[in-house]
Amino acid sequence: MLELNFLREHREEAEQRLAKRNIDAKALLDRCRELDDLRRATQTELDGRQSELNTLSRSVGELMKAGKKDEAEAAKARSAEMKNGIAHFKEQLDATEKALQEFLVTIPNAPNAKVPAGKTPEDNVVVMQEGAIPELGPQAKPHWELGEEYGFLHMDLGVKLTGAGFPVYSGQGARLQRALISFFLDKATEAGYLEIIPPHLVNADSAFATGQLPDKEGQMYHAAVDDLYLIPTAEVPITNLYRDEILDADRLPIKNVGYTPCFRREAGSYGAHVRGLNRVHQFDKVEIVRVEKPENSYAALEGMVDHVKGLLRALELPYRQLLLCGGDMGFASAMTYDMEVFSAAQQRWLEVSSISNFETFQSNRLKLRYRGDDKKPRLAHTLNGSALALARIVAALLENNQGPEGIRIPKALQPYTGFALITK
RNA sequence: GGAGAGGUGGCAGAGUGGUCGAAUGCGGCGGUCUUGAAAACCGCUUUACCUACGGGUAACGGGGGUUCGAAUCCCUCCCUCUCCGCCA
Repeated sequence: MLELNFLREHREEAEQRLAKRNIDAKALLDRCRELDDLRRATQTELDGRQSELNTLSRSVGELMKAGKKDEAEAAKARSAEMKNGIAHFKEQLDATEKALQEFLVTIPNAPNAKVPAGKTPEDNVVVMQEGAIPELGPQAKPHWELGEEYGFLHMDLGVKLTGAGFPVYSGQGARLQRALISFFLDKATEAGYLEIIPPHLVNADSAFATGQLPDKEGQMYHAAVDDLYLIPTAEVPITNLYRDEILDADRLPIKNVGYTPCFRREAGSYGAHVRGLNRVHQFDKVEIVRVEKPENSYAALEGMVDHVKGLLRALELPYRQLLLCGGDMGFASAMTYDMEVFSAAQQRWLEVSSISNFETFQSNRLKLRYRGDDKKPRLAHTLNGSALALARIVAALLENNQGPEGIRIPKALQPYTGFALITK
């Protein structure tokens, strides 16, 4: 949720930045202004009347004490009259605040000045690309065939247990998952991130604060009996660790990392492009989360990108970095880099990481603040990124490294897998 | 799941109808003293919103009610803790 003060006081900037989302920013801001003006006027009126009533009520007590019963009764009568007016303005204030709040949560984050204009993924900017794309030849198999052939990935068993998009791994496949998770966690820890193991279910407050609710309701699995949501990413519980906190400045930056399974309904997405591990309902992910002072947040974003690049290099995967255009960015983000790896048998780029700076968009909902040099609470900036998401990394690893003797495991991973080759 | 207790400021903990946004202690910040530090002493120390920038309004788990007036009384929801049961 954007800050009301920002929309008011930096109207021009807000309008320009929001326009990158290809939305009618002017109309949105006009509506905001209108509601906010009404809210302020109402509050001013209400406060004045409330103040009068408070004075009167106090006088009732004093008159009673002084034994002036008649005067006290008169004051009571007068205050009873005032209450109607107060109730009216109170109602109006509540309604206006509610309307304003409901309106504000529908406005997406304002893209940063560096975000390119554009409407579709076609308009995303390739920032850099690195790593040789393997030449596999026509006999190359997509990962779902490899998984079946080698016997470590069982999409069909997942269907039996749960439904489509819930993969079952076994043997070397299972071990590879665990190896990747450990490898990513170790790398993040080396880079100064604090490991967190959070709950995998969250309440509605948490889901709201990071922006999953109310708009992306259909994305999450909901355990209705207890009204809890299965997390779509560790970002949700880990960022919410700091909900309703005012941190001392010396606690920043906060650098957390967490591994969790991630659950996504992905309603309606079926077909060839989502085969195998390309898009699943449950996958494993190691997520890095940072809380930063505003002046440091963009440097932090670049630092997170560098961290992820290091992981991809270590895994010897060809990858590229995209700067998302205004039309392709997530609702809550001010600037997002996507990292994609090339999966050589499918001949396509797969998104394996999305690294975003949310500026104050999440912290405003979270009420996550820190005390600046002037000791006044200010909203912190939050960031997060996948480092990394497993299922697609596995897909690319399998496809790119297939050979006649088996599937090669990158050197950096071998201490974790305990084998150098996946064999039949 | 059953029975009971309780939710107040960073923490601990008072307050059961009227200057209570809230005693006191601890912690934190500033100062006096000191070569320095400690101790001692003094002062300050929640947040949000509105503002004619003088101030004002709101918040004691959430919501509703009673009352001229609610942290205090009533209703309701949520949460936490203790004991019992079940259990990795």
